[in-house]
Amino acid sequence: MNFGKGCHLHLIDGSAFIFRAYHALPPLTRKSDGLPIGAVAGFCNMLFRYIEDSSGPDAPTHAAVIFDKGSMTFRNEIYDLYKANRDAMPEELRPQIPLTREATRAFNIACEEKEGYEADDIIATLACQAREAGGRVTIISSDKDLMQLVGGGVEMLDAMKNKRIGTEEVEQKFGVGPDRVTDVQALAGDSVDNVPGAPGIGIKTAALLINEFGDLETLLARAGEIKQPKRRQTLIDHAEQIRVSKRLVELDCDTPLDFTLDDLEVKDPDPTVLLDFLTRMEFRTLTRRVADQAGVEAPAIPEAAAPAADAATDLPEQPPFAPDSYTCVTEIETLEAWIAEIRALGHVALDTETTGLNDMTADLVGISLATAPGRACYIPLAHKAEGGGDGLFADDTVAPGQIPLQAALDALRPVLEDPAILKIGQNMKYDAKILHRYGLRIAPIDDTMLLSYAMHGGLHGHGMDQLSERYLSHNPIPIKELIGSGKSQITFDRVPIPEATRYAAEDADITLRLWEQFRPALHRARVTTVYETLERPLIPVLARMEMSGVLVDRDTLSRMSNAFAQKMAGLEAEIHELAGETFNVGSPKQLGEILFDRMGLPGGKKGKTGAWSTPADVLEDLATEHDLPGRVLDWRQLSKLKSTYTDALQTHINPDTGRVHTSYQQTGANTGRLASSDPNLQNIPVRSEEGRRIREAFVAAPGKRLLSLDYSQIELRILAHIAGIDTLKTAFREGLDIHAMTASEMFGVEIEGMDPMIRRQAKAINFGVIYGISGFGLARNLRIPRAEAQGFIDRYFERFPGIREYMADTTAFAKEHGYVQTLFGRRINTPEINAKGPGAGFAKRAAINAPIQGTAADIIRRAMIRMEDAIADLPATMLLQVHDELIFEVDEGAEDQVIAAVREVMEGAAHPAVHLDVPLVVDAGIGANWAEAH
DNA sequence: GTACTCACG
DNA sequence: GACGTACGTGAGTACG
Repeated sequence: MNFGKGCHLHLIDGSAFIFRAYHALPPLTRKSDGLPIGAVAGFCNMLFRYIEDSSGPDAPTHAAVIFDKGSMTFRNEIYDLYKANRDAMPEELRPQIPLTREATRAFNIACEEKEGYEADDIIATLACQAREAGGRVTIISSDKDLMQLVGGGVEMLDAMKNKRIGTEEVEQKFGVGPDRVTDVQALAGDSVDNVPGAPGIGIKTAALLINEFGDLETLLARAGEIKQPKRRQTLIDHAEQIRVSKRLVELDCDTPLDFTLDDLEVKDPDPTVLLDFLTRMEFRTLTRRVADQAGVEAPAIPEAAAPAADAATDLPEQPPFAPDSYTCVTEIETLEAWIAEIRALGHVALDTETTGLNDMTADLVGISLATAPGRACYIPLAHKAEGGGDGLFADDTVAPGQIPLQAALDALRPVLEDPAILKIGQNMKYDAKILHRYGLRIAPIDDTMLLSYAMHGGLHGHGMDQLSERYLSHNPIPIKELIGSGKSQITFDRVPIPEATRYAAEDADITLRLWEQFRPALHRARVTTVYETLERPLIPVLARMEMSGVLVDRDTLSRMSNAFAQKMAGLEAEIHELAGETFNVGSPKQLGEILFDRMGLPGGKKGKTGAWSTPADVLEDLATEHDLPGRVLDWRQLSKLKSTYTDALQTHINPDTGRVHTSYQQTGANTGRLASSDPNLQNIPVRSEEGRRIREAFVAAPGKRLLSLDYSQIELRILAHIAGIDTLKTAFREGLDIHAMTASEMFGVEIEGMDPMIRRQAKAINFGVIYGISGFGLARNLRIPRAEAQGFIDRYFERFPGIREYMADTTAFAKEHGYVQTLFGRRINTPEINAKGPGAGFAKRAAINAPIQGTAADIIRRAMIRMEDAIADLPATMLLQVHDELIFEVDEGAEDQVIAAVREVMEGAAHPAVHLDVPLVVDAGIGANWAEAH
């Protein structure tokens, strides 16, 4: 039926339904897997009741449920703070959103949304169209923002109170008719949507003014005539802000839609489809009611076999580990049977076996799969024949009884690349990179290591052996039993296939069992959002960065290395001369004996092994007494640069790519930071002039340039936000020199012409605060007496009492809950926080630092995850991350464009989940090498 | 394998 | 009142 006169359109505000349902119901979870489902349950109940209620003579001929989509709309372009004070969506609600769309379709009601538009705009557009076509409209919502639409055949219905809202009710609420509602809203503003309005003016006053002057523009034009002086001034001062507010509250009746009213015709639900959905959700009561109504038998919902468990003790009976029960897949037909099983199941645990630990060079040897606890197989693909010997004279013929590698991969490809089949692994970045080299783009993936990290960060490590022991009470077969260790170690392709099967299939089995336990526990630990937004999407980003690698110039390193060696030899001779004997300069023990035992210099301390300790700060103090310690310090610096950087880096240049491919550990740091290894590219020297030159060896490929963009003072900014320090926030907003500002606040000196020494001290305090400051630590850092340092700290806290409160609040929270949190909900467990003894201080400072360092880490993770899309059309590649810095390789000529795009992503990375009170500022540099770019 | 030292944010 | 401390990492070398 074409929409027209006599037709009646119902428009349901879907998002309002969801939030009502979410808040109205306790946190229900689906029995079988613990998925939070309360909002979906409430939503379905509301839809069901709505359908029941809306039958009869006034029944709608057309209906649709309208949803919001995307958190950024055109209103954010008008006013960037629009809805900025909204809390982030609760993490247990997030996974339910797509299910509410599915529910709507299951009820056979049209389900509409549009990226970049609010549901209100779509509702407005449809209501206008229906009105023009001569039909009637009922908007099922009580949202006051929709009241401007009322009139001319458009009504609202508050489904909860079952109350109709017509022109009269709108006038009651706003004191004006629907056509002037936006004028009143523009003046009164709205704290919920963060519409500014005119300060000090509420709905009452606004209505008064509009009724007096007729409309908003007339009012603003004639504001000078208002009698009350304060009110008059407010309107004159804030005219522009009021006009912006008006644009924010006005709904868009011209939303471009790719459907028409005719598409929204009411249809009866198909009982089969609806019941299928409801049983999948395990809604028992609703399933029965729907079945009764349709006159069919209610489908059975299996009683939950596996009550979701928190601890191993609650786990359902698990089959024991039986290594001999695993299948070794040697025929393509057997493999096809496993593939069919995986398809039916929808997920699979998977593990790859390779010839080494380096995923850039190791070759695939076999793949193991698991579909249920105790049910796993191993597919050997590249095992070498037995008895062929090893080492130099190894026999490289392949072992018999293996499916040809390419045939196996071709068979697996449709499963591994199927977006509907979840691939579960432990440290999947490794497996994904290996399979990538064989042309497989494995997705989507879930990772037990990251699940553990999101839940248990700070409690223990997240290696498979550790997790298996802790959560499955099972010690896996050690890899050493198969490949040995040390010099006689062999590669996995030389392990006999039966043994390899026991080991490899067990790994997949363990991974699957861990996943079955961790997945539902994630919701209960309230870290689903952390896992889904900060962990899982980062895997492919890191994988691509690692595979890109960075170009390192071997000749530059080699030349530097030679220069360092020469200088060191000279220093070594001088040191021996000064010492009067030759000894190993690199041995702190021998050096300590010379300095403290033989020469009798003061200040020596012994470590726990009884050997002398000779760290740099002690040698610096001694340098005033004798020439030798200074020479040793110079030697040490060169030795470090040579061994760790100029020499070791060369060995990491990949012969195939000519580039250096680091590996990022996503679970490397408890705070959420990444760690880099093999080689560590997050500690390349920069602080000393000599060390910084190492960065000259990190170069852009011909025709390209390196870009470096880093967050300025991100941790201090976060501290200012979290602790709510207004002075600091203002200083950051005004772009002041924050350390000079601190010094000025503390010591009462002018920022202009400040003694650099004073600023340096303030800077040390600012850093100390982030670390959980102590008099001792600050004293040592600044080399001042402890009492003086304590005096600084006291004065600092006096000036910034909010910081002391933050520290006290954070430790109290940690003591009560056993964890602390970042602004994005990342949890850092603090098991030692209630310990007694020296560990207590450590744990306390770590707890103070973790939310700050962790929030910064979350922010750059968010930036990295969004970066790929942001620069997809630009000739740029993201190569490295160094905690607050990202390095890119860019085609010459595109630098400015890329910087603009990257900066926008980085500076806005906290949005929309968190709205910081301080701006994030990103500095950028360009160069032929990293030294120039930084 | 552990301790020490030092490179980075 | 004493004690021991800056937060988070990875890597190379010496040494038992």
